[in-house]
Amino acid sequence: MDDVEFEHLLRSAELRVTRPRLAVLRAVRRQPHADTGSLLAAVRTEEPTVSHQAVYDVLGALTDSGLVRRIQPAGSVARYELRVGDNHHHVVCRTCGVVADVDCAIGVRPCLDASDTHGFVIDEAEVTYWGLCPACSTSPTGATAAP
Amino acid sequence: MDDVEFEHLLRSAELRVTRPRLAVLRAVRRQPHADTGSLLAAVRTEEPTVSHQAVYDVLGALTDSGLVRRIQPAGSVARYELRVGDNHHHVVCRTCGVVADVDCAIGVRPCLDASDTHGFVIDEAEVTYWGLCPACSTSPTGATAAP
DNA sequence: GGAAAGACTTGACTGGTTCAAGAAAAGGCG
DNA sequence: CGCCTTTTCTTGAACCAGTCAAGTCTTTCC
Repeated sequence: MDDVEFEHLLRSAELRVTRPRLAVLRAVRRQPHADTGSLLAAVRTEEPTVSHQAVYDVLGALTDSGLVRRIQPAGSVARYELRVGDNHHHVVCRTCGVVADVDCAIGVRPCLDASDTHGFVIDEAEVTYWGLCPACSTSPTGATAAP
Repeated sequence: MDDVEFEHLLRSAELRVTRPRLAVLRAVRRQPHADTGSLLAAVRTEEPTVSHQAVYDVLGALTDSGLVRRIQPAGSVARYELRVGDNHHHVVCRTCGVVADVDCAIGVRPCLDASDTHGFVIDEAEVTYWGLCPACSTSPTGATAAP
């Protein structure tokens, strides 16, 4: 997925094509599951003048239009990934907080059929797996500090 | 579940029995899925001198020892419920943020078998359903403001 | 090329949560 | 029962991701 494709993505979402937006998209592609701070740093390596606020605005706009997906495991700040349209979920390491993608074994829309929804109209079932990443499960103290 | 039972719970977790802790447990029982601010207010109706920090400390201690469960849907502050030991999940209203309990139809530990866990050692699968609560799905503007 | 709508910069601010130091009280023991 | 140790609570300040607001710049359309 190159810049031309990102341009098409933005236009198809009726969003203007700007340098900050392209830089954010490249950053999210380069660093899946990164938080806003990391993405800001990544963006500034190519566009040093982009502001803090711009990255928040861009990520908000991209999330609202479905080009990017925001995930936010309990105890973590917001993280972002390029939306690929599939139905995947996430594993989160309890020690270092690292996130990885997981396809659910049960089906395309796992667990969407809750037994009693109390009258709620449900449109999504989000699954988060919790555990230890390979590094933290072998090292007794954990591999790295939580982010 | 009365105060005597709460006392036993605390002692079995090797926690000292204090007025603030009993008040927090009563507040969580009275208001399931309440956030820390609401619980602080609820606690102060019976124990007006309990500090802000004490409620955070108590909720942390109760969560660490498994007497209380902390949930934190994306975009929400931390919420708490009395742990009942079962395997239940939550529906969250996208408009007003209200939370309700849901039993998963698929089984006791739904979706725990992910297809490829990337070497993670998984100990929990958390399911969050997203949608609209009965009030917000009928009212076009939503029933109440998000908390 | 010019106008209008949208996007970005700057700078201040909010609010949930945490940190730190000292005072208070719970529980064990003689 | 009353002392001692440990845990817990109070007080007060600080932190930081995220948001708000006002003004400037840029993209896009004509």
